Amino acid sequence: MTKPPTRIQKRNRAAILTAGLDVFSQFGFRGSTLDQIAAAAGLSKPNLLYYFPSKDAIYTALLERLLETWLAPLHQMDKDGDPVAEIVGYARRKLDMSRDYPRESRLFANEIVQGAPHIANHLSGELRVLVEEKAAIIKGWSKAGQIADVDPHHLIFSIWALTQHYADFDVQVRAVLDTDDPFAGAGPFLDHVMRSILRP
Amino acid sequence: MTKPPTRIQKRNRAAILTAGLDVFSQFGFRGSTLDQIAAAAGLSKPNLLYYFPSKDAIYTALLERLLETWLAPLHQMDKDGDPVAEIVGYARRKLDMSRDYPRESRLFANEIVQGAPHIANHLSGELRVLVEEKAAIIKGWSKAGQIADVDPHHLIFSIWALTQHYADFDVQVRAVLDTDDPFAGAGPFLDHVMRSILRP
DNA sequence: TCTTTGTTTGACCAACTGGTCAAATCAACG
DNA sequence: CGTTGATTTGACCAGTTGGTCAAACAAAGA
Repeated sequence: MTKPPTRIQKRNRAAILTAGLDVFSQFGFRGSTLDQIAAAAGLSKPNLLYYFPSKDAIYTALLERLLETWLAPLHQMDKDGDPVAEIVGYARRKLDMSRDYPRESRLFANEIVQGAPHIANHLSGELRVLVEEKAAIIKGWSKAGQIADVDPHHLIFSIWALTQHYADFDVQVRAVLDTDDPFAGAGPFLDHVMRSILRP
Repeated sequence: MTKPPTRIQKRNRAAILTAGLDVFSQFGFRGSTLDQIAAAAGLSKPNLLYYFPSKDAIYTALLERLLETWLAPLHQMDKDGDPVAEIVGYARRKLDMSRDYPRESRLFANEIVQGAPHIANHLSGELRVLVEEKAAIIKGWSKAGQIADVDPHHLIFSIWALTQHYADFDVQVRAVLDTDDPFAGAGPFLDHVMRSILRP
């Protein structure tokens, strides 16, 4: 018997989630306050709690909505495609996500570094299953001699690490680099890395 | 006219720093409380503040003491050594640090992900200078044809990313992997990656 | 218009936080 | 032992935090 959300509900819920993404990705869960989020969303704190029952609820809503977006690039990896192209393509899409959704990346980074207290079950659930499936595909390519014999799990980790690094450690990258666009150099480099390690 | 620290001072300061490392690396700066740290150090909160003037002081003391340890592996890279061996060796040492000092790695990760508010100056100072120096060496090796023509900055980033990933995203790695020791597979994989991308 | 339902807010609260302070306790040395 | 300085603590404080609530306010249909 849940009623359909009104226009105002849609607008305010969206505003809160956007504000939450901004704040949580910058300060982590405990480092963020409801006042900050409310201010960023242009609402009063009680009004914010009219739409979400608690701080935790906003945070987990964000994380769960994000998980699918985050796994999409890996889902796309096609066992019937060209092995190198599929893997390089995945890495490429992941790098694009770091460029286009750095806040989302940092939100995840914050959560995982601190032990993933809110999404531990998703990690050993959906994520694990998906990785297992794709790792098997990669293993098959290796055995068929289409790519080098690399450990598929560590290959996937390396793609995560190499791409998310640019979003998660953005300040460090920018402190070291002169460029105002670190991704300009990151793209070709990532391409080189992936092709090199996959060459049979 | 600063007096030498007593036995008790040494012990308690060390205990506080260890406790601080434990707590800060798990919850970040804002997510950690003095009570937590005091409890972990086996001291009362006022006693803790007898040795350090503030929460901030403990945190920055930790970070600065850590920075040198953290940069040591890169310092060791020798321009007169064998190029591939030097770079692979650096990556190896960095991976060892992630294995042996995961809390330190996470402390840094927490700080950097949240914009490095406490050590921004160190990043654009010491770190930047060191990276610049080593990048020049790597560039030289590339030009001499001793290694492939890779962007030295992104090469260094890739080593940071690939090694720290195992410490910083430990829960994720363990959720996906079956092994109880992710580093067992990480070592050989990292070796393969580095040698592949450096092959001229 | 009235009424019902959805929305917003000011005032408030209890728990927690970083930090202070005076007084108590301890250690060491003459 | 007594004294001096180092160490420890209970009580306390002001500011912040997540969250509540009744009352005020808007929207919209009858």
